[in-house]
Order: sequence, then structure tokens, then C-alpha cells
Amino acid sequence: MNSTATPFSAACNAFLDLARAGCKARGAQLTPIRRDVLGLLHNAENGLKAYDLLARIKALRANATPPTVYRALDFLVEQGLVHKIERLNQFVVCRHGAHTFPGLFMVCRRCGKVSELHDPDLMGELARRAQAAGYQLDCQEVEIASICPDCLHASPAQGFEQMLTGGA
Amino acid sequence: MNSTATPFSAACNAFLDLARAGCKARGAQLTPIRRDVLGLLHNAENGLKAYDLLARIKALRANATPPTVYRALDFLVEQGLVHKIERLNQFVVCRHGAHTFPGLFMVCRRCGKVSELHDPDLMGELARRAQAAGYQLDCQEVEIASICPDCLHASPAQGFEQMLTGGA
DNA sequence: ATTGCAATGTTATATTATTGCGTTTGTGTG
DNA sequence: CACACAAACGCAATAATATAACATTGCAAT
Ligand SMILES: [Zn+2]
Ligand SMILES: [Zn+2]
Ligand SMILES: [Zn+2]
Ligand SMILES: [Zn+2]
Repeated sequence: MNSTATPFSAACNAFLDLARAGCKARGAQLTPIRRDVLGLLHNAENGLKAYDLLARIKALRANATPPTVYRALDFLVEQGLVHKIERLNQFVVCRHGAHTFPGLFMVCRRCGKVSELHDPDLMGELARRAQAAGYQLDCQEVEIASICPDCLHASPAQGFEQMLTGGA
Repeated sequence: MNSTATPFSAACNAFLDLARAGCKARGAQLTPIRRDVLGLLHNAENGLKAYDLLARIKALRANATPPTVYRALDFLVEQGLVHKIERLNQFVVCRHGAHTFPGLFMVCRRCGKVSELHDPDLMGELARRAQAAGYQLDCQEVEIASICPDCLHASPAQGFEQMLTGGA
């Protein structure tokens, strides 16, 4: 077997092994600490804050401190394995494998849930328009505040955004 | 004359009076504290952090505390007069007047400068695609990490984003 | 063995933001 | 005017998020 003895499910270990291979291919190493942090994020359904993660990692490594988790997170974000949602100070695992265009992170204003959508066409258009204005994109995440389908179904408030979708 | 005795330039006071009128029209009031905070942001070229702002507002109001400035900022952001740049914890005045679609905030990874671009077509397309996925946009700011024209000119590093603009 | 380097351990502190509660201020009502 | 009500503000404390600084470890190349 290929996995280490971390307390994760088989599916999670498979994901972690794949991530490790990706890191290796990029000349980086997914150390045990980093692997544990990534595993915890993979297990979490909805993303975690740094100090939540710290509390959980302390169950595995009693001597963990803030730098322990922030360093691991910095690494994982650099490697594109994890995304940081700035407006929530929250970290979510990327479930799309490596991608070369920014993910579209729909952040629900009501319930806080985050979904990573991918739209290469739209992101390509964004990159072109940015470039036309003299900017070069260097972006892995685009956060979009919105109302998620569930919350919308619960109470479909009328926002100013309707104007944008009405045509014209 | 219409302006209060705040220590701002004539141009700034004109801006503030306009903002006050806008608030009034929306049933809100631009109180003296809020006016001062907005004026300070208007004077600042590059956006300010809350505690920088606090230091400046203390020059005008010695008893100001964090809630003083955070409350004013919450109000100004709600009114669409100020934008919060989440990844920098920074606040920038909106120099585009009221807008009904999200501004595109180009945040330079190298120098930290922020530019508010407007692209109604692109934002409309974003809103349509979000809606097609079941989401309703409720978004005033879209932050885009990028390299600004100045920094790009200084050293035009090759990023993965090139792939996006090359066609295909 | 020595040096160099990446990762980690450890302590402390910096930065950003909010809570709670009491007071003031403005506004309308009887 | 007396009263009630709500919005804004003053103030003290503290919560939540993130980084600095420096020591230590482990491994690999010389
Ligand atoms: Zn992703
Ligand atoms: Zn929701
Ligand atoms: Zn704006
Ligand atoms: Zn720049």
C-alpha cells in the first residue's frame, strides 16, 4: 500500500496520494503536516477557518500552533490544492484537480456556503479584457457574492442584480 | 454655501455634498462622522485600512475608537459609497457614482494598487451564467489579482494566465 | 565534519474586527 | 410638554485572524 498511517478514509487517502504525486511533479513535497491539513480540509464539507483547523489538527498533533497551520495553508494554496475565500477568511479544498484558469467561487450571502464553479470561456474573456486594459491576470480565485439556489428557493428576494440579467 | 466646516478641499466637499444628497434620497443620513470618514477616503489615493483611518480620524475627533470607524465604514459600504477590498482589508472610495453592476477591482500582486474598472457587458455575462447555474448575483465588488501595467512594464513576468489569452 | 537548506517548534506579538452596554440625539405622538 | 421609540454614538473590553522572530531539527551535498 501507498498511504501513510493518517486517520483518513480510503477515498481521502487516495486523494492525498494524488496530491502528493502532483506536488512531487512540481518539485515540492507534501509533508505529513501538510498532508494532515489537506486531509482535514478534504473531509470538511464547507471549508474551515484557520483556527478551526488548528483545533482539529491539535487532535492529531498536540503541539500545533498558529504558524503550523498557516504555513501548511500557504503551501497548499501555492500548490493550488486549496483556495482561500478572502471574504470569509476560510479555506476550501479544490475538488477540480489542477486548473489553469481561476475558479468562480459563489459565496452565499445568506448561508455562507461556497461553491467552486468553472467557466473557462468567461474567465478567458475576463483575461482578455483585463489585458486590453493593460493588466495581466494572476488569479486563482474569483469570489462572487450571491444567493445560492437553496436560499433563493427558500425566499427569492428581488435584488438589483435582476437588471443585469434582463437583457439590454 | 452648502458645505459643513469639515477640513476638506472644495472639490472634496462637493463630492461629499453629492454623497449626502444620495444618502438622503435613499432615506439614510450622512452624519458628520460618516462624512469625515468618507472625506478621508476620498483624499487618500490608494485606499486605507481601518486602523489607518482610525489614526487619521483621531486627528479630527480625539475620542474615536475602532467601532467609530467600523460603523461608519459599514454604513458607507452599504450605501455603495465605499468598497471593501477583502484581500487587503482595505477600503476605497467609489469614484464612479452609484453603479448597479459590480466593479472590477484589479489588485496588483506586486505593488498592491487597486483600480476600479467597469465592464457592464462582462458583468452582465457573469450574472447570466451565474443565474444559469441557479445563483442570483448580489455583488458590488469582484476582486481580480493581477499585475498592474506599471509593474508589468517594470518586469513582465510570464504567468500561467498567458494560456488564457492566447486564443484556443 | 561541515555546510546549506527546507521544514518545523516555540514564544510572543501584531493586526483586524466585534460585543455589550449605557448614553445621547433626533423624531414623532398624545 | 411628557413620553416612547429608534438610530447613532461613546467607551471598555475582548475576540478573531495573522505574522514576526529566532531556535532547532533532519537530511543531503561537499
Ligand atoms: Zn480549484
Ligand atoms: Zn445560501
Ligand atoms: Zn464603485
Ligand atoms: Zn503594480
